[in-house]
Amino acid sequence: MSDVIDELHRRGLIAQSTDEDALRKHLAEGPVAYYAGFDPTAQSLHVGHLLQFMVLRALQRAGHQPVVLVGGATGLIGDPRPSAERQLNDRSTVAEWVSRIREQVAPFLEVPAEQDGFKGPIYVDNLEWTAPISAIDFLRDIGKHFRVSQMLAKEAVSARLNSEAGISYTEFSYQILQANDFRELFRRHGVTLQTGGSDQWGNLTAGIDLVRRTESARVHALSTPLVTKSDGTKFGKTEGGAVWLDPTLTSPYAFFQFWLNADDADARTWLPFYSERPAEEIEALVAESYERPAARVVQRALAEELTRLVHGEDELRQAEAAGRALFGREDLSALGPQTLGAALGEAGSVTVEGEVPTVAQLLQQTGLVSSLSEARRTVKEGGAYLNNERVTDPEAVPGEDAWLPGGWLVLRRGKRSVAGVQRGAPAAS
RNA sequence: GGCGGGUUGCCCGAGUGGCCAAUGGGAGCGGACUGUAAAUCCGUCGGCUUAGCCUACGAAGGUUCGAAUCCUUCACCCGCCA
Repeated sequence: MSDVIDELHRRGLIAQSTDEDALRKHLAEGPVAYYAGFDPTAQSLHVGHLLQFMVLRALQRAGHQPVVLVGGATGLIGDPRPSAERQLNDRSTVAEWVSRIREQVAPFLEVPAEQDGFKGPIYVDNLEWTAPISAIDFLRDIGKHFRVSQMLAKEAVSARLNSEAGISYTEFSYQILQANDFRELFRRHGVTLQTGGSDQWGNLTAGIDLVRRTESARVHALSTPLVTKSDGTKFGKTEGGAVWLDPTLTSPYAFFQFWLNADDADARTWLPFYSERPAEEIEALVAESYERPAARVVQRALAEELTRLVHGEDELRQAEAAGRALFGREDLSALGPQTLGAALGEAGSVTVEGEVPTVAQLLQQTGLVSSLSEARRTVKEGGAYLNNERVTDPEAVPGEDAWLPGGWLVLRRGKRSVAGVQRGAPAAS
């Protein structure tokens, strides 16, 4: 069993850790049960959550026991954000999100049949033990172990106290609930390690303190660094908003393209985070990216590994093929209807029936632009293409000869945004 | 409680009766260069049935031929004094 802490360090996945020597020793002594929590703050997780899975997976490969917590209770309270108070979501909404996220998490820690040394994950929802606690129990059995001065000192809390927004008692209490989760998992499953993002450090240590005080046990925490971009903008956002893991919110094609379009500097820093290749291979890829930047080997590696991990091998193949078809230099009409249809299906498409709309209307209908004015502007700027040929008249209507095999039109805005238009009745839905 | 200042387009921020859909910067978008990168340069950047029209400068009303600009009331924010 190679030292998993070494691997995590090598990959840059450790921002902070409790006594590292002690943790290393603890992990070496045998399988350790460890957990990470995900709060249901949306119907899907997004790329920002992936890093947590990379850590969970590394520990799992090292033979430890993963426990995945979905925060059905904490999601109802809200982890304090630095900026402002969260809007509370309905209980039913949160319950719905819990089940969706629970489903979504499964593939990341699935145990391959041939890898019988791995331990499959245990799934828990903190609502199970949090909901039954009465206010009296909460204050006597849990609250008594927390010092307000320490709670105030946590960065998440102090930042908010010093801000105009202030903080509600509800969000102030969040750290207590998360600390109680750690204690509960320690009791139920012998969990002795919690991992999370660096913004969770205060919550992680709150749990460690509670377990030490009430269970007289020493438990550990590891936090991952914040993933950043070289241009200072937030990681994981595109024009369309967050990059979701749910294929109905962000198509596998868009997900693949997100990584493929990363800039060189970012891709090089991210590769070790997300790639499970051997260290030598990662170094070789990075070296090659300096030699031949145009090949984008690093971006490609990220896109391939992560699309495979999140969406599976089949979707990866299709996303790749779609990219090749749409960005390749081949004549579009040379592509078979199958390839074309699959590629455009991945990229996004609409169906038109009856009278054929103008190019401007099609641009809007496919969502490539948000208004007709923008469509006209785009055409005027020379940024609209029909079947890879620049369009000059926004009011032009695609002629009979424009339709490609399978009744397709390929509409493109700028260099990267592509959408398909299919003629005729919609495919059976 | 008193006095004063503010609220402008995605963000910052000019504009104090017509030349204002509103200077400038940032973000975004497009083009050129490239590698579906970065940087740079150029263009664009409310909507529509686009030589025109509609909606917009905190909200509502008013003055005026004409208001983001003047007046009244309301809401919120910020200073100074108590």
